[in-house]
Amino acid sequence: MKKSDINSTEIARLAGVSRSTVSRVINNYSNVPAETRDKVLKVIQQYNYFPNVSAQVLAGKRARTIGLFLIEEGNVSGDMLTNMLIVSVIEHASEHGYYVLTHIIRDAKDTEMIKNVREIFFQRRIDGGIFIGAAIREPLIEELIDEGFVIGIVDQSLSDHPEPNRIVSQFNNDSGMKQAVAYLAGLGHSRIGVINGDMNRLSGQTKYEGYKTAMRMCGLQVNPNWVLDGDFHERSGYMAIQKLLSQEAELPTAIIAANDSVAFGAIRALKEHKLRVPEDLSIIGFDDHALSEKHHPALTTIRVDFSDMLKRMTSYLITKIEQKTSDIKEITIDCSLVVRDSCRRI
Amino acid sequence: MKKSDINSTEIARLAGVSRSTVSRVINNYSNVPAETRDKVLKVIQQYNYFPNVSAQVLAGKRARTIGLFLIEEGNVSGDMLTNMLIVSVIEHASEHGYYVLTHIIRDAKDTEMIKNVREIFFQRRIDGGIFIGAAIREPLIEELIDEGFVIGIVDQSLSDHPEPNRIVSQFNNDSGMKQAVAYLAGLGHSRIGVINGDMNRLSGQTKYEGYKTAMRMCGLQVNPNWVLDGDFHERSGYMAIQKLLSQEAELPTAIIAANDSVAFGAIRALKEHKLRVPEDLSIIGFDDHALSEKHHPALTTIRVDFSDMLKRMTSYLITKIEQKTSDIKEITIDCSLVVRDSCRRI
DNA sequence: CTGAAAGCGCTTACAG
DNA sequence: CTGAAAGCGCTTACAG
Repeated sequence: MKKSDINSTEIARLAGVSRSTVSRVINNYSNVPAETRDKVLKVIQQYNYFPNVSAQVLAGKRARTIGLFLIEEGNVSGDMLTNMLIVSVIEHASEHGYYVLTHIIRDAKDTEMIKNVREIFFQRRIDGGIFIGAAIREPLIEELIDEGFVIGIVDQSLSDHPEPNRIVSQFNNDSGMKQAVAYLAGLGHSRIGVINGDMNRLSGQTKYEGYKTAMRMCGLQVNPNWVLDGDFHERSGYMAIQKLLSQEAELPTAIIAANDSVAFGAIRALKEHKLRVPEDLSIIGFDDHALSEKHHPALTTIRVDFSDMLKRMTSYLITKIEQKTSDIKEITIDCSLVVRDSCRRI
Repeated sequence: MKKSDINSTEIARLAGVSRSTVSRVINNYSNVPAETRDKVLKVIQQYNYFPNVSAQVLAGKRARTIGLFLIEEGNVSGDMLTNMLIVSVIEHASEHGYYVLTHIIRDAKDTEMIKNVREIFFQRRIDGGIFIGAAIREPLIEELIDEGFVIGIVDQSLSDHPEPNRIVSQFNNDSGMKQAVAYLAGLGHSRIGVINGDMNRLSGQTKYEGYKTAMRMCGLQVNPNWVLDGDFHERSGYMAIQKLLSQEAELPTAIIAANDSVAFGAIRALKEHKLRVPEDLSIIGFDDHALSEKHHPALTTIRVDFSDMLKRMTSYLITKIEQKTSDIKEITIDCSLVVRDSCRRI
């Protein structure tokens, strides 16, 4: 008989006890004398027995699995940031004895996709889930929360009547933008533009709002020609600069990009037009992507700790799953300016 | 009642049939008349019912989940290659209706770790697993194969008596090395060194063997001073060059690195010593890492299609899980030279 | 074509 | 402290 075919009845027989007792030992019940416990444990060890998880779940235990849902319209494969997010969740879940089922959502509006995700929850494959990359108020997610599933959402704020099973997290983008604008203003810049992120995402909105507020606080004018559309991807930064240079208007002296990828794209476009960074134009990013340090020029940016965020998110999620605590959880992580070579004093 | 609390008894009652019939509809039995099927399906749709997967598995169905085990001693987080591997498996599994439970193994020798992995299989959480980054003949993996679990191993060859539940894949490193050496020889190089990968891994060995064979075929001498140790990580390439330059011996004119990360490290060390690539030394990598194209100088390398490999691995694994076919599967993927700027004619 | 029933491998009140 | 028994929600041979 393969070790993997052993079940609790067999263990009980070999240890000379009932299945109830085997179960009590496995689940660490206090009312089992040390002697009995040891005897059972020895057989379990010897036969390499692990209780069938489906049977355990069916009998009322938790699956000890959480879902990680990455909403990425483009190709996820290329980005090392994504990898860090996945690994963060897996490793921190593992510390709590949980496993992670990762799922990629190419299109959050696709009915087939929605059905798929719903299935994972309703089938009881997972005890809860974390969503990354969701738009503000995604119907699918709202439905899952209504159903009572424990859900963590990255880059989201709490609603007015927050449900006890909703956990949200975001960076303090407002503060990040203030640091960026203040830094540029300190270098003598007053013509500061911005390339926005995806405005369907909370961070897209809060970053833009933060930019406007910070400009006002520094007594600077926002020039509508310098507010450029983007979507957090490299290509959108490239396109934004193309558009900026094609319009005959005056150029800004500095631009803040919604994230580092966008900044990379912007710099690529500037290079093609023989504009140097920072000599002709200062650029500041957001995230502190792993590549930013190695970039030419090394990118000045607002650092953000994704790993810490995911760690806390994962930890809160599991706590909520296990204790069913009803205290609301909202995670906000601070950002900090990292000065490198992509901005100059004027 | 929450939708998520509905079960097959409830569906049966609402549709006016027995649970047996509900189950037959769900499992697409042919002996259910269209009318009955539609009636049941309508109720299932309406109540958003999904069968409890634990109950299904316990009753004998598959979990439709595969495990993905990444063995990485260092920090996985940084690498975009890892991300591509994870995403490849998830997406291809998804096409077959399978889910992926990803697990990171920091130390394949740690007993706690081993117990953890074993647990995932023995608990019947997954129907099979894929291992990436394993050493040649990892005891844990061999045990799992002995137990009858369906296992796919990347960078591994078939044993002499291959079990029907073992699937292996590797790149044609021999051919890759031949292309690299032949290309350099064609540029006039005869003093060609190598920085090896991890010799505990199959690819570490086959690459080195391929190098030696190719040198012989080109009528070139292997100078032991130019055979440098490494481990596939960037730092080892850096260290290898440091060591090479510290010894008073003659330098090679070209070096082949076990992979692109190693090549990056080597170039970094050369730069620190004011040696230019390719003017002073030609470097050729392996993998065609996403960063190689953007590197300065753009890296000449041997391209390898990880995505294709994982796609086929995932697909074979699932086929084997479902059909229990016993035909042996061994995947070998070809490599191709990509010429960029890191090698010069001499 | 369809239902009643056994069985999958656990957990946990219940009774002693 | 411990065992017998019910129950978790399915699937599937069996009988009709």
